[in-house]
Amino acid sequence: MDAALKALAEPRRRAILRLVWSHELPATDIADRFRDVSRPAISQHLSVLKGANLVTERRDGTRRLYRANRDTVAELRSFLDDYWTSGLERLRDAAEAAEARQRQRRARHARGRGTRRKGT
Amino acid sequence: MDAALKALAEPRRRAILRLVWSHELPATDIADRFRDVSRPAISQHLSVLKGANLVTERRDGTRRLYRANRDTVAELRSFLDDYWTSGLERLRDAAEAAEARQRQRRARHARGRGTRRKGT
DNA sequence: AGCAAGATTAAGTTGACACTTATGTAAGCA
DNA sequence: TGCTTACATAAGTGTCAACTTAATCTTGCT
Repeated sequence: MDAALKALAEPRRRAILRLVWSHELPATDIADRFRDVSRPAISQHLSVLKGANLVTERRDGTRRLYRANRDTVAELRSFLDDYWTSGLERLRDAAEAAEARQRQRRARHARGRGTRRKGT
Repeated sequence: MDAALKALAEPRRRAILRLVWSHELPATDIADRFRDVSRPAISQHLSVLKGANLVTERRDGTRRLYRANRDTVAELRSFLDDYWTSGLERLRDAAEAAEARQRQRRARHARGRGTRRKGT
């Protein structure tokens, strides 16, 4: 999921993914769509997308046909839905944050003798 | 939207955003949560998040309180829903892709006829 | 005024990454 | 077998971004 998010941060890769969203396409056809970039660049982008499981590759003779893997995008979407509000993780984080604050407060207190801290 | 995606590609920023998801937090408290990274690093991340409209900043005395801007995340989610299937853009892209393919085919054809040159 | 706390900005380093050209590899065909 | 097409990988380069430490700015307090 981390890889998918990172892969989609690149506009060019989003464009590629959209190109192969509704129908599979050979690498050449994809590259032809981007005249301002070399063919290997597209190949590398496709490799990243494949590594993030955002596209699948199928071989047919000398050609390689790419197609979007919609499931991964769906997963990414539900990740964005859940990540921030996921109960357990949020509780754990809150606890850790509180602990870190206390640790910090104690450290300051012990070290600096003249230091004062504000009330809540 | 582009900025938001790019901002969230960084795991640390996702963690920060989750920290301030349900309640605002002063920068120090946020930084204390990440012991392995310096305070300025967190400040810079916060700046990026603010630039992407993913958090809002409120000042209170010397402190700066941050809070997640959930609307932007919601927009990002619907962007992920629509981008690939958006009718007009998809049609436009398909047309351009077809055109590029034809251009390419013509070029190949000409070359095969004996003319050894590409592009205009 | 002068000092301390909270936080950002400045400046510099490093690693990742999007690109380039050049080279390699696999499949189809004369 | 050798050529051509379709594509990937290798190697190198420039840019950007995440981090560091040091310096600055702002506010509150006495």
